[in-house]
Amino acid sequence: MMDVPTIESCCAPLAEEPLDQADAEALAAGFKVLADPVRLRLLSLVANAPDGEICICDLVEPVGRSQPTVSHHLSILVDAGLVRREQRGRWAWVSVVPERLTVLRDALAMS
Amino acid sequence: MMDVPTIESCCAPLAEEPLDQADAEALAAGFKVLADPVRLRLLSLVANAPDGEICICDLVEPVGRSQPTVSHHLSILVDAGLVRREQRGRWAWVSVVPERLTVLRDALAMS
DNA sequence: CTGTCATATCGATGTACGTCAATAGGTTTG
DNA sequence: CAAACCTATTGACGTACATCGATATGACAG
Repeated sequence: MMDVPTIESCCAPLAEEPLDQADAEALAAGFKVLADPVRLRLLSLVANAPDGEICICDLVEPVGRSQPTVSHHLSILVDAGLVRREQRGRWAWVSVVPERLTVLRDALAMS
Repeated sequence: MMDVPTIESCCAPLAEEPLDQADAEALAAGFKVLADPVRLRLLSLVANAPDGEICICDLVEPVGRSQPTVSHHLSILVDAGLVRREQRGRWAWVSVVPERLTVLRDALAMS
């Protein structure tokens, strides 16, 4: 849980000190995950779920993409640690991991 | 100043309401600009410049990419409105536009 | 055990983009 | 004007990735 190419707690704010190569790559990987409209919509749908979690089966239709495509994007969100996935019988439920978003958010702080 | 495919003041925070298609695309475009390590390093170099601005000529060597590549990435940052570019005789100076970063930052706020 | 449903994986396809060498455009200095 | 310099543009190349149809996996119901 420390050797993943994901962000744990990365980087001083952009304006605080120049990013080195490694930090820049970690951050860029994080933003790349957010750099897709389908993933952003999925993320916002999950974030707005009544109980903080939502069945994947209720995500396919709202985003207007095929089921394999939605599955693919959810995998990326999960691998990035932005979303948690829990299997419950036949269905899978997902919820947001807010701390990961916060890491990216904090990196954008100016001054 | 309202029809650019860039973010002016976009989108309630992710957790506040589901993103519609248009907002999701605008946001994704913004994050795509940040989804490259070279651009992030450029941004942090500019943000850390002594007087808030820096000559492009002083950016090529630190990021370790060719001059055309640096020029290309700077264009993308400028087009996205994240960076301001001012020509001064033979040199070009760049500075950060913090408001644009703030728009992206605010979209990531969780409840 | 058979069928139905939710989800993941595979394979294929088109497009976007990061990168550089070569070159062009423009500015300053001598 | 000529030489030196900073920056942008062009063209080419390889790779990454979003997308879908087809199919596999796995769980539950009858």
